[in-house]
Amino acid sequence: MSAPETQVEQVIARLRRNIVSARLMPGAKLNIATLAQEVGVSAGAVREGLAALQAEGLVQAEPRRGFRVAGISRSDLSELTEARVAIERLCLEGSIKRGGIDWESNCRRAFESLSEQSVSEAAGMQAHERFHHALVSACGNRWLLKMQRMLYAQSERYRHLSIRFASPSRDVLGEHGQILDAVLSRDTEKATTLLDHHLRETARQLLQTDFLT
Amino acid sequence: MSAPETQVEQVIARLRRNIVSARLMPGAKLNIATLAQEVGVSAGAVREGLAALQAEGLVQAEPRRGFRVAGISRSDLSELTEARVAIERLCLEGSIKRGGIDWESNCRRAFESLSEQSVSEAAGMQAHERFHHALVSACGNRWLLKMQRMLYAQSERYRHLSIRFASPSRDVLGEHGQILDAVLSRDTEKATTLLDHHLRETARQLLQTDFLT
DNA sequence: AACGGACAAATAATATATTATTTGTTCCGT
DNA sequence: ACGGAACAAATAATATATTATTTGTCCGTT
Repeated sequence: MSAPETQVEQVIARLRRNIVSARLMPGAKLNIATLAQEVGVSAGAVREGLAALQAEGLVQAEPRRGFRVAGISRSDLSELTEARVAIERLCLEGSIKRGGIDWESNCRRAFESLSEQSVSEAAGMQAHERFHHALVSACGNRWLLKMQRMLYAQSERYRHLSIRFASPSRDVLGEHGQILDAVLSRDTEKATTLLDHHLRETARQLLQTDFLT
Repeated sequence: MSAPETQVEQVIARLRRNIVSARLMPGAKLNIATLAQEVGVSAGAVREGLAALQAEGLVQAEPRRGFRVAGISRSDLSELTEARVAIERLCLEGSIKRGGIDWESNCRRAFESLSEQSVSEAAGMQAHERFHHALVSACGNRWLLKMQRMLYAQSERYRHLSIRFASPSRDVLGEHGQILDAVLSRDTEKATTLLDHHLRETARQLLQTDFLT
């Protein structure tokens, strides 16, 4: 009743967190024995988790050579961004069409906790994810949502990597607020345009930094 | 140099094949020990494979209760189809824009082997996948392609399931041919419209059958 | 000194053993 | 006869042990 969380899920959650937050750098070797000891589980559980993360695209396996954190590149970021723009636009359109009063208030609350984000690093990251997920969550298509989540995680990784080099020069909170306003007034065209711009602009800034070889 | 295929990859490939081809029915229990014995590998390898397939959405894990083949439903098929229409349209647009002469001939050859499909069941399935993949393969976005593959596998599962109840009453080969013609004449609008119709029509027919509860 | 091969250490991959949880069955009480 | 506790069998989950491959280092040869 309390914690039905299996060991593998722990491994996956922890590794995903560490990869997305860029505590584990791209290309870093993922030593199975070390990870097992760190998390306090068996090697088998770690391998199982790594296999799942590989399917998500956060980890790469080189046969007989073990696992590494997935690499990054400019072209990957570009493709990722365009894919995310496409998917998230679809989701947002669907959400605006189908979302009810509960969805609206959910978006509102998510934005509020985003406004008070400076509390802690981890909380801010969580609030950001919550907001973006709230926006699209009412689209009614589980497959699109699954992909949205995957792409979001990938994007976040790039964003966290860049934070180590330069903070955003834009009014990101303002952009989020604009999107929320458009969403709440059910202006699909405006909302999707703003979201597209938000995603592309973030990527554009990252592409300008030089943390990518 | 010859076969660097690891055991886990074998497990994944085999299980995916059996699930997609509907030899393993939705909801079927996946006994780890049995599978391990069948494939001739250790239980660990099987668990690792199952974890990967879970991330792909072909397998569901119930903590402490093992694994099952992912379930199906009318709503899932609908959502799946709409997601696939959206993604595959994007990919096709990109392919038509970027694809070169090599891509064209690749599509042509894939269609030819599709025409001679009646050879064997397995060969026909492979040809079908090859054709659909050839169409979108030049889109230049690895993320979209990754998703296209995922959704294609899911769709195929529904299609194979339905084959046990009724064969398609349409001229499917003709539809494929029309798509190819539109693609080769670089008529993006026509090609995407035909592809959308092709995917939706297939789903519509499946929804009419009663293999879905 | 540079290259190459052989040995040794590390570690990924696999197999087996152990433990814990679930599920099915039997048997008792009402 | 029905319901439920108690036991037993099955099996998922985990831990440990073994094997095979890779990687790094040292030494000998040219």
